[in-house]
Amino acid sequence: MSQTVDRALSILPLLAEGPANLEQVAQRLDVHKSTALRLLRTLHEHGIVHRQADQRYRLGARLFALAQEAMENLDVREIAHPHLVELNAACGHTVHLAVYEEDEVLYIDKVESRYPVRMYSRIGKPVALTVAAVAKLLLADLPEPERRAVAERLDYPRYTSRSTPDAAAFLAELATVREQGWATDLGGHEESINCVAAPIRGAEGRVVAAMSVSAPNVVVSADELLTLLPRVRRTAEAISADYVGKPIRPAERDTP
Amino acid sequence: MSQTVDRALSILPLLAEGPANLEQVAQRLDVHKSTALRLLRTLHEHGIVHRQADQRYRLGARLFALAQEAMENLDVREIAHPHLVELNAACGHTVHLAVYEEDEVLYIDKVESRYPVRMYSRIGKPVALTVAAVAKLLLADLPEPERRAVAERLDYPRYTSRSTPDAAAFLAELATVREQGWATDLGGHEESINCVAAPIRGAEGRVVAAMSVSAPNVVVSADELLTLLPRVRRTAEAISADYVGKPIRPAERDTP
DNA sequence: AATGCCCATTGCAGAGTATGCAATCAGCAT
DNA sequence: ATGCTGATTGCATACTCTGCAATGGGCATT
Repeated sequence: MSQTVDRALSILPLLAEGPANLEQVAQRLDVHKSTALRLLRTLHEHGIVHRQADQRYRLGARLFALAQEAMENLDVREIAHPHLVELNAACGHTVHLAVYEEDEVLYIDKVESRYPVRMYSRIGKPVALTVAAVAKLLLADLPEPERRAVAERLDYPRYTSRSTPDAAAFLAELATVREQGWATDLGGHEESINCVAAPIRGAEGRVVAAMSVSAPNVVVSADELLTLLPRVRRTAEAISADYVGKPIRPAERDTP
Repeated sequence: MSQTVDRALSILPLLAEGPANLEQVAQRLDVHKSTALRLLRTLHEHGIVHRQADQRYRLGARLFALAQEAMENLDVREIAHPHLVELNAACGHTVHLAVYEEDEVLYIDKVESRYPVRMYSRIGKPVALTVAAVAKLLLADLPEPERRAVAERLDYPRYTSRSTPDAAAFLAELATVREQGWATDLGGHEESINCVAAPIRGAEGRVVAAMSVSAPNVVVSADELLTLLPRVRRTAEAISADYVGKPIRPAERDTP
């Protein structure tokens, strides 16, 4: 809609790949160097990009700070956190909280396992949509046409032999998940890691987030992990109750 | 430098505070609503902002993903990580890695303590500049005039009775730190938490990052933590050696 | 030390884009 | 139904951005 801003923003994913110099940026944007320079300067003034010693540009600190601040302000996260901690205290495994947003599912909170062998994941990291238990729950709740559309345009990487192979299988899985109100990922992403997940519902029953417990085979078998399901579901329901109960809207900020 | 981009970027910190509607954004930017709308639309198209059910805007998923990707691509982080893990395995405490960038110090990696009582921190979170051990190391290495300038313009919040009180004290502390090549924070940020930190140096001896080990009093006393100093310094030196040895510059991307 | 190359940077005039206005539309509460 | 609040659109104007070409700075080579 706005050409200038559009161009400026296009620089970001480009720099996310790694540092780049002025000419590289100009070429990738298909604009004159002087144009790219002005855009980069503006981004720089805002701390969004950083200029390193060799004059190349990369993404800047403020971007991290922004992402961080925004994450900390998410209502669900704040409400869910104590419940996640409690669940972790009870079972000891890694607990995740995730939300869906325009074709991406991402972890917004995490409580680390107390066991030495842990699952690798990181807050803010986009989740493997086609296999993750939390992704299934979040996508299963989309309105039918959109769900189908998303399923069609996804890739189905074969992380393991048990990864969801294609759109048809995925839609079928989503139907099941939607029906039963919980989901699992049994070695579909990492051969040796299993997850069980449950949905967190907002006011009108829409799934606003999903939480999961993950553990590697070497710690507990899939069967053992499944025995935690009732507990996970109860936690998710408790969070849902809190969430609809007090949609803490921290006093509308008004402008003087 | 570019008005339009400047305005668009000014929206981000505003939204980081929490969701806002069109009018609020327009007012804060001091532009017409239609202008704000177009800017928000552009940001939206790029996934930088997200529009929630109540039509208000907030920061979007792509922002998190970008911050994440950028972080993962930092050379130092990649090189340092295995060393941090090793140190954590040896001592069990929380290990942090931090860098300085334009008036901010932020954690770019972390290995969690194995003890149940842990320090709160989060990757990407800006660090308390005036007290954190890693911040002291990073700031101590700035060229004299800049170091002074930064010290002067900082605030000196009294987190605890042992927080650095003012610019003079801070500059003195930085001189010491610079001299001795390591730093501590003994209850200067959180009364009950101590840290010891060591610098990671790049090619010309410049401090490019800093790492620290942190532990609460209830786990180990400050004195006990200090016994880890040689080990921390050795780890930092090992990372430095790796870093100058192979400044992995992942093959310049060229544009077709 | 001098030269040449590469890349960043700047001034400027033209072109195109962003802006603000005012009107319209949509949703919600009265 | 009616009136409010807030989002959205079309359009002419003015201003901002753009690309060019020239300048400048840093670095390696001779």
